[in-house]
Amino acid sequence: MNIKAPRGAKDILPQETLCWYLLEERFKEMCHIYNYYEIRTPLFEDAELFIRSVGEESDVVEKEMYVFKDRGGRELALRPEGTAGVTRAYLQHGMHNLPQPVKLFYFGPMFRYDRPQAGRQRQFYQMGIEIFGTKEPSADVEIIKFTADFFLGLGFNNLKLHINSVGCEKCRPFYQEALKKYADERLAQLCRDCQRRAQFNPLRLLDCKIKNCRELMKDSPQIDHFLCDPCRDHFNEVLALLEVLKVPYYVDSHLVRGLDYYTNTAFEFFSENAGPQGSLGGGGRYDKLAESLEGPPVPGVGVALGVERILLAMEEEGLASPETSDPEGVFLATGSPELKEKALLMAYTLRERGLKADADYANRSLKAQMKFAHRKRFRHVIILGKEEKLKNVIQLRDMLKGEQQELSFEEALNILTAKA
RNA sequence: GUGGGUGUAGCUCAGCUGGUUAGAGCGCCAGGUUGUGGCCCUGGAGGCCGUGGGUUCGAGUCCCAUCACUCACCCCA
Repeated sequence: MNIKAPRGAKDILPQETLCWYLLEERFKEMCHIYNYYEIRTPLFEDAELFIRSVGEESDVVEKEMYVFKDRGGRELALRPEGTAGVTRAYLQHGMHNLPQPVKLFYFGPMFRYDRPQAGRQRQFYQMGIEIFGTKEPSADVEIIKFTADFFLGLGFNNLKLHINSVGCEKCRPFYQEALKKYADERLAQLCRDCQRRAQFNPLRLLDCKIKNCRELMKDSPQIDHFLCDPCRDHFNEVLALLEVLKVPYYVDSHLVRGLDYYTNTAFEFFSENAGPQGSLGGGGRYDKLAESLEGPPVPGVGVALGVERILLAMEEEGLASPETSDPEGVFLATGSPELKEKALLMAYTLRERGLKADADYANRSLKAQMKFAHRKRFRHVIILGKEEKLKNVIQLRDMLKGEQQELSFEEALNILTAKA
């Protein structure tokens, strides 16, 4: 076959889905405990939504977004992230008229046209939570605490929480200006990318990975000297609450986030083992997002977690216990083809009782059926042959113990349902 | 978008400096007395040697292109 899964898109095979369940269930359970409700928004949206929220000049929109026209000529885009769509839905359905705050969670695929590598695909999954309608630092902290607990629950104990404040639309421009000025004075010594960053996105100067640039930027202006009073107070309160809750953090004045809508708090959880990027998830506050979508001013804060990266890191750290399931269920094997019908009826009866059951569909030899049952990890096999048919009994074989007894089907049914 | 590595059976790989019908292990299927799995043995199926060009009497093996995978960069989860 020549057709393969498209570049950057992966099949999640049956052997892997178990690990996915683990994550999903843990996440959803925590959402329930924290009183978040699930929202499912479309995988594609009006392209304008992302341009306005994520930012026209952000890389995500500029070069990574899947945009296309549908047959009606509408400009659509596959969602590159979750917050924009959730915010759109919040506004569209007038959730600002509900008791505030509104707490939502989502889980699903996102799409970015990027070059695949470890921990990065074109279709990838994110799960995230959002709190709309409150500016309180305690909301920021709840998001962070949730995330920290989520990771702890999975067994991670060496993640690093980096946190920073990127200011607001009032104070950030001053800082960007200062940064740009600082960089301009050293422009010749900076790498090509940084020279470009100095022009278009000074905040990005802070997280260049090249040593020389880092050295040069080490003594660059710090954001905390530029924060306006409300932003500073907010940030300090977030940090104070984190201490109360004993969530370890590291103030990283070089942490910036790629999406333009962030204000105030920005944070990210890092692992050594999440691939070269290291980030398992990140988030922050976005108090101007609703307004940029022409909605009422609705503050918000949230986090997005990268499912593949978390699984990758779990694997690296030996936390993704593949946990081969114990043998379970009943396989119906027959001694001759004319008994198939009876075996199928028995299988359906077992299923009605809630037991896992299956039968042979290939008219194979008894030996082959036994082998199949073994390979497929069935705990029991019911063997129905001509002799059994005459006596109106079956053989119930325990594949684990290698023991087998002759019983009526009813008796076997009772034993099996009692065990399950 | 930029740079490095790789591309041979379902999977993991071998195939030396180009030379006859392309191999192994695992897996799959079937047998190995009488209706019964696991161990062992035997047999079988399965390969446009990523794709397209080129060099050559002859290419899995050399060259070019292309696609895909992979690693890193930009950027992000």
